[in-house]
Amino acid sequence: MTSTEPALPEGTRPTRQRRAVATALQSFEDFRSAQDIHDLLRRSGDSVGLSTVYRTLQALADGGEVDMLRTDDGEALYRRCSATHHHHLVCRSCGRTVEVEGPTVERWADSVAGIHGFTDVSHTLEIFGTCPSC
Amino acid sequence: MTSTEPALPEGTRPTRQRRAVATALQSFEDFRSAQDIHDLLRRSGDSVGLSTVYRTLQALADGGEVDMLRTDDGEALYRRCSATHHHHLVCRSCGRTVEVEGPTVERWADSVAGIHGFTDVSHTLEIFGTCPSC
DNA sequence: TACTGTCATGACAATCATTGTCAGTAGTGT
DNA sequence: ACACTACTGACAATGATTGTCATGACAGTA
Repeated sequence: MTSTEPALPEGTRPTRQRRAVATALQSFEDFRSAQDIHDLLRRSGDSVGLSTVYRTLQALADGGEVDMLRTDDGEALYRRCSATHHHHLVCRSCGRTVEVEGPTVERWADSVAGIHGFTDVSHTLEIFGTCPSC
Repeated sequence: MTSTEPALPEGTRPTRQRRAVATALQSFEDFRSAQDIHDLLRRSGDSVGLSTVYRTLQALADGGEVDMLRTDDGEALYRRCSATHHHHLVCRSCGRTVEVEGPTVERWADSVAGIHGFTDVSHTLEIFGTCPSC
């Protein structure tokens, strides 16, 4: 695997902590909470303060370097992601995630919004199911 | 307008409180938080306990009588809805919401999930934009 | 190297939506 | 009227997330 680790935002300092969070994001494929990542770091010896983990994840999410989604009970989960616009197919049971693209959907969303006179359109879309191994 | 108010779940008692929540849901078109609805009821004189508001909204949401979505910061918002499967086009500025249907999208989501071997598929989709009046 | 202004960190406290508790209340059927 | 439950609501507890602020690390400069 040759995926690059999430790039730290422009104009910020590449500190040990930020690098540690970015690296940690490389170690899993599913969506994890900020607290999970904080634990992961603590266990791996690269401990980073909880506030810093939150701040870093938020910065990465704002920069489009990681994806964020919310569980049914509103908890935020993060995962590294590719740069292009995409959506997720998530296994309800094991959390395994596949990035999917859908030009059809993009067009549909824009067109529907347009019909109703909405401008500056964006959308969120997640697909859930049970993966083959579950 | 002849919309029916959200039906209370089967096997539950139609108490004053539940009726009050169901009625309150008729009084707005956008998505409101449980706390907003609690305030609304208090102001209208039909005060209902906060726990009860939460419980009732959850029951209605489980029964598909109201739609629930989450704000960026994870807060749950509720709105009465039609019975058929649909998605929302929400104004980022005023919150005005339009229910939209998209057979295309439904098919696409199922098919993409199928290709990856996922079963028991569901999805969430919201479209955001700025409405004509804003 | 020493200096300086600034950004970043992290322990801790605070916030706030949401959920749990449980004694008291109100439907429902007999 | 009675009994049996489900329902309610004041209040406490939870738990993710955010705010605070003294301390530490960086980068550029002289």
